[in-house]
Amino acid sequence: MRRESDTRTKLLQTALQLIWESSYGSVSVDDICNRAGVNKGSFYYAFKSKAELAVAAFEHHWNEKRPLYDEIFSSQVPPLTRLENYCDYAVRDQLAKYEKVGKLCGCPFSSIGSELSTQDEQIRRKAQELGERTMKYLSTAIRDAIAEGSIDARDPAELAREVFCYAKGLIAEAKIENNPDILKCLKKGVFRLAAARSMAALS
Amino acid sequence: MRRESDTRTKLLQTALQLIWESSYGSVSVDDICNRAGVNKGSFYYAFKSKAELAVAAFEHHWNEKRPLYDEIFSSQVPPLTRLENYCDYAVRDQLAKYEKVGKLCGCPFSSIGSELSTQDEQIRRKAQELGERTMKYLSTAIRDAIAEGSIDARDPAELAREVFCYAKGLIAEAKIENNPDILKCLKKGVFRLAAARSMAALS
DNA sequence: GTTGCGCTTAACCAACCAGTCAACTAAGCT
DNA sequence: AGCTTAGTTGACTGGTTGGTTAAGCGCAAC
Repeated sequence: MRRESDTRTKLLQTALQLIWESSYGSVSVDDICNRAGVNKGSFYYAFKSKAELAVAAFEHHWNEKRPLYDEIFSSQVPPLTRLENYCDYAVRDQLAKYEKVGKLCGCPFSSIGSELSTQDEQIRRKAQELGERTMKYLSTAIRDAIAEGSIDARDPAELAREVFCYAKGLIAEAKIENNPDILKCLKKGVFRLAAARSMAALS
Repeated sequence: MRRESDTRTKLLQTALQLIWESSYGSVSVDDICNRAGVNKGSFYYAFKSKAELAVAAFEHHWNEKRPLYDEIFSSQVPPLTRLENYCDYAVRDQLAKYEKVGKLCGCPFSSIGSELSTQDEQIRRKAQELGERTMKYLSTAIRDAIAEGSIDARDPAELAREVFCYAKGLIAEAKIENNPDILKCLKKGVFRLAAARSMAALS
């Protein structure tokens, strides 16, 4: 390797950005190449197909965010605070993108997953996998909350899925209404679902 | 008018079906025409554009379902039963499609809304409108439930949005995981959110 | 200094895309 | 019968699509 090829990275980032801001179907390989300043040939040297690029971009984006998630969901943080920080981060992330792009773009994993999971098994599987990773963080936090008595629930994994789906659904709705205000009730709904004993009033 | 033109209707139904089963971006006007047995020219005689067809197909599908929604959310039905029947219907609808197509297709309004609301303002607006109509049903049911004392909440519209988003998110997740079992906790989550005093245990 | 190789370049392809159009058909009206 | 007009037909356009390819570049090892 003569250079450790930033081509690949540039393509991953550009792809995620463009697809996040519009959709997989409406972004072409040419669009991605042009924006990334990379030639078509290099694209297909780095990736087998457009779909493979999408999968890799998913994974790449997750890996970039992972340290932050690890911090948010650290065992050092009280479990309800983890949930709260997670909600706050999700909202902040959406608002940042909203101000940069002028549109509410939603969660890229969820949008692309929704768009393509009936068509491309590869992408479906990756979207599922990333969802499961997030639910793992949530499960652990909820389990810890139950242990300390601040949440009363039988099945932490199930509650985690409910919380996760609610969050995804709300963010998707905010995207559809293109209205950041909707994000305001993310935390409220999460804590209502979790039926948290304390801190629910606070949010 | 020489025949009351079933062309338009055939296009509306075919479009919704194809787009529901894959996505807006992956279904071409030719696909829709071929499947509907209609010529390209007739398509563009009936609709100005592909996007306009999609919007009309949304509206058409809603109108077809409306009598059923009116029945489910009838004031003659106890409010919590309305919510329950709504959940049951949503699940039944998904399972029916699943068995027909072999894939979990999700909610068409939500999928297409997610896919296109950053690109096509026309479609975004229609997706938003249809969501608001559904939330209207939910708001009324929740308001009635509060009135009879079976739900305790301050803001019925807000709770309706939370329920709606949760349902949409769960169905989207079921699509992404392509797993009908996930739908099982729809009712449970809805009633947990609503913190219903009775009937919550039952589901 | 030349050979080997990771990577880039730009031209190229067939299939496909949304959308157009002039010619045509047949039902309704007088 | 003859005219009008709503609706149909399918060939066509020009641009775009995802993907290919042969030639070339420049660094590293020998």
